[in-house]
Formats: sequence, structure tokens, C-alpha cells
Amino acid sequence: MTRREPRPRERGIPEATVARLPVYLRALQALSESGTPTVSSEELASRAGVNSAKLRKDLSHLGSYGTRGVGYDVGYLVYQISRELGLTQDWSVAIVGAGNLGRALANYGGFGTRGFRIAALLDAEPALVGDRVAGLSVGHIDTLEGVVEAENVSIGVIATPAQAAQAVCDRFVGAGVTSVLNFAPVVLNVPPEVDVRKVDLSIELQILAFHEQRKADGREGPERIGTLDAPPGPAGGQ
Amino acid sequence: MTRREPRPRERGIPEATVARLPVYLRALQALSESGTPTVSSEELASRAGVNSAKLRKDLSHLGSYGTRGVGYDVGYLVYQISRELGLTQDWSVAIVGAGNLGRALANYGGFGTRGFRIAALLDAEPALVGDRVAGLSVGHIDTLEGVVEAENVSIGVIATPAQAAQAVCDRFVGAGVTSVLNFAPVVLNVPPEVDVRKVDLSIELQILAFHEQRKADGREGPERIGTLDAPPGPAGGQ
DNA sequence: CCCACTTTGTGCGCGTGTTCACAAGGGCGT
DNA sequence: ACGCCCTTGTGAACACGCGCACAAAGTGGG
Repeated sequence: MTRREPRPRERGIPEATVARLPVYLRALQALSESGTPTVSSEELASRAGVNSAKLRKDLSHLGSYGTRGVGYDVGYLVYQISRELGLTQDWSVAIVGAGNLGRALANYGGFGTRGFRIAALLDAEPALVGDRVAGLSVGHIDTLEGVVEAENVSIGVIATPAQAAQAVCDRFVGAGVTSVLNFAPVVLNVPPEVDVRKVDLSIELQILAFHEQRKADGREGPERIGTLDAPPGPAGGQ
Repeated sequence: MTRREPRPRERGIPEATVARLPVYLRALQALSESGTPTVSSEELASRAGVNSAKLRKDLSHLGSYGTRGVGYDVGYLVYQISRELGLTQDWSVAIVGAGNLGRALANYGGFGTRGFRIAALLDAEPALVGDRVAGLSVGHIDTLEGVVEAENVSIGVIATPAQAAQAVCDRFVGAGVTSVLNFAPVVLNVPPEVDVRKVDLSIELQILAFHEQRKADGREGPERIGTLDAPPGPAGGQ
């Protein structure tokens, strides 16, 4: 019934590959700027921090853009990857939350790569409205729907506190936004046609802490050291 | 030879599970605060945005902490997950880069969850040194090694521009830091014993753009529309 | 004390992703 | 024009993660 199709891979590029294409693109752009005309899979893989076989398989999903015995033409690959990622057109982005994070995002060098345009930076706090950040003026959250429509915003960025995130998300969705990038530490509920990606600082830190603990355990000897281990007990916890 | 062991899963918890534990933990903490004593896998899974079978399997890696017919004791699970993630001890974190991003991170509510202590916020820019952010004073980057040693920092956060990232990383590693959280858009080179996690805004945006383009293609009709498709050509790129 | 109901814990099949290893293909020197 | 050497593209084996579906286990009511 509500069975979700495993997304029949609309045109054949695996999700894992899509996630790596931007990394390749960045490495290629650096090569391009340094005037390098061609690059081997080995070299590019090393710069992207991946295995060269994986790189070749990833690129093979886009087509046969390499030349055996030579490598890949840098400029050509940049173009092909950009096109595949949809960066040959401009995407309008609206950021909600003009705190430090929202400002950091807005200042993030033309949003890291060309292809993205910040249509608006909005906040609920009247004191912030009107501030100038990265060449644009902070708008009030109530203008969200208007901006989304007028500027044809398709990607919404949520840089608000956790409590506000779901409400902002709902407004984005209601206004027609179909992709959301969420920096707030909450799980967002959205209709299935909307894509959500989450960036969560504290989760990343906790994952690092886990591995760090592993390493520390190893160093201090594998014997269970005297953990002051009176677990709350399944009955009385909290 | 340089064959990398596939990491024999030191104590049995799959990486994918580790990445979800913090999400469960957050949901559980919310339940705990609202006074809920027990929760079923179904309910918790829904709040965490995952499948309930997956949740049960994840939790089963920590041990048998549920009660059949009842569910999980919220307080007890909070404790067990915290312990597994290493959050029952405090980790010292140093942040390099006191721009908007660094400040956003420093202000991130006691770093999202207890278990982390910001030992220092450093920057290379003399004009920023001495600023007070989130109750601490911005230090100079040259004090990095001293701080790492004195405060026993094991996790380094890089919130600098791309050009500076590798150098900062090298200093972290040289000073004995074994986990790095990198916000700069570069691939860091580190010795194998160091863990690096990357958070990259522009990559996330590009992935969203990819899917957005897919959706748009679908809407405009599946026929290849007249892409002004004169690819630079493998010969003349750049 | 037993039975019906609820919910956990997990065996299993499937799809995805990763890596090795090699055949196919193209350039370049002679 | 030929053959060597380099690098791509991919078949196949393997590892991993996911989700279904069900047996095991504990609860509460009569």
C-alpha cells in the first residue's frame, strides 16, 4: 500500500555516485584553474580521496568520457559533471535563520560553487530584519511565501533553532519548495515528493566521540576498567 | 601489502548503526523530558524517522535492553546509548576559525548535547583574537599546540577557509588530535589512525540540485529537450 | 493458572555499493 | 606501419545494509 518504491533509479546514476560527483567536480575545477589539460583516474581519485576503480565506475555512469592511455580531459569532465548535477542552470535558494549559521551560509563564497543564487535570507526576529548580510538585506519570515513564488525558489535552507524548524519546513513545502537542506537538529516530516538532506553538527561530533572512545579503550587495555557502572536499571531510570 | 583491513568492526557495532544512535538518543531525551517512561520500537522509530525493524536491530547491537510486550525503558536506553557513544565522559573540542561558522558552532547550545566542552576557539586573524564568543575568548592560532596539550583536546574542528584547512589539520594531528571534523571544502590528508568527518554545504546543495533537476525533467516531459548541447569537446576544453 | 495479546529480537533474501583484476582500446615512439 | 605501453571501462566476487516476517518472550486479564 504505502509501499515506497525503492526509486527505480530514474536515469541510472546510483545515489552513492551522485554524492561523490561534487567532490570530483571540485578537484577538477582546481586542476582546471592550474591549467592541467588531462588527468588520469589514479591522480583524480587520489585528489578526491577515493579508490581509482570507484572513480572510474562513477564516471562511467555519465558516459565514456575518458581516453584510454591518456585519461580524462579536465575541462570536458567539469562540463559533463556540472551538467549532470544540474549546475548549468541557476537554482534559487532561500535561507531561513539569520543567526550566525545563516550568515555563515550566506557568506559562503557565492555558495561554494556557481549554480546557486541566494534569493533571500529571512528571520523571525524583527531586530535582525533589515541587516545587510553578504550583499542582501534580511527579510521577515512572513515574506517567505512571496519570495518563494516571486524568485522561483526550489531549495529551502533551514538554519533556525530546533523548535522553529518544522514550522518553517511546512511553510516551505506549502509554498512549493521541493528540496530542503536542514541544519536544525530535528527530524523533519515532509510529503514524499520533497527531498530533505540533513546536516547535523552534534551527530557528527557524537560519531567522532564513539570512535575516539574505541581508540582510547584500545590504548588503556582491553580489560574492562572499573567503570563506575551502576546503570540506572531498567526499572528506575530517570 | 598496503591492504587496509576492512576494520573488523572492533566490537561489533556497524557504522550505519553508530550514525543513527545519536538520532535515537535525541528522540529519547525528548521523551525523557516529557516524562514518558517507556517507548515501543514503533513509536521511537517514527520519531527518529526510520523503520522500526531497523531500529530494533540497531538497538540489539547494544544488548537486549527491551522488554517484550512493553517496549524500552526511556531512561535506561538514554544511558546505554550515551555510554556506547562515549558521552558519559567529556570530550574537549578545539575550534579553529572564528568567522561566522566558528561562532555558530561555539554558540551551538553547549554543543548540542552534553559530553563536549569547547576548550578553545582560535583564529589567525589578530583582529578577532580576544573577542568573546559563547563565554570564551578567541585565542590565536599559534596557541593551538599548547591548548591541545593543556586541555587534552582529542577532537579538532576546522571552520577555516579552504586554503588554511590542511595546514590547521596538520597542526592538529601533530599536536596529537585523533579526530577531526572538517567544514572546509577540501579533502584532508591524514595518517590512517586519525578519523576525519566532513560537513560540506556545497556538496549537499549540489546533491539537492541533482534531484531537483530530475524532478524538473520529469515535469517538462521525458523527451530530451533541446539542450544547447555543444559540449566543449574532449579536445578543446578549458 | 492459563490464554490472548503485545512487542522484541533475529533469520533470511534482496538490492546496493565496493574492490579486484583484466580485457579492450588508443597514443606514441621507432 | 607496427607493436609496446598506458589507462580506461567493466565483469564478477564479495561485503554491507535494509526490511519482511515470524518465533520467542513477557504482560495482564479472567
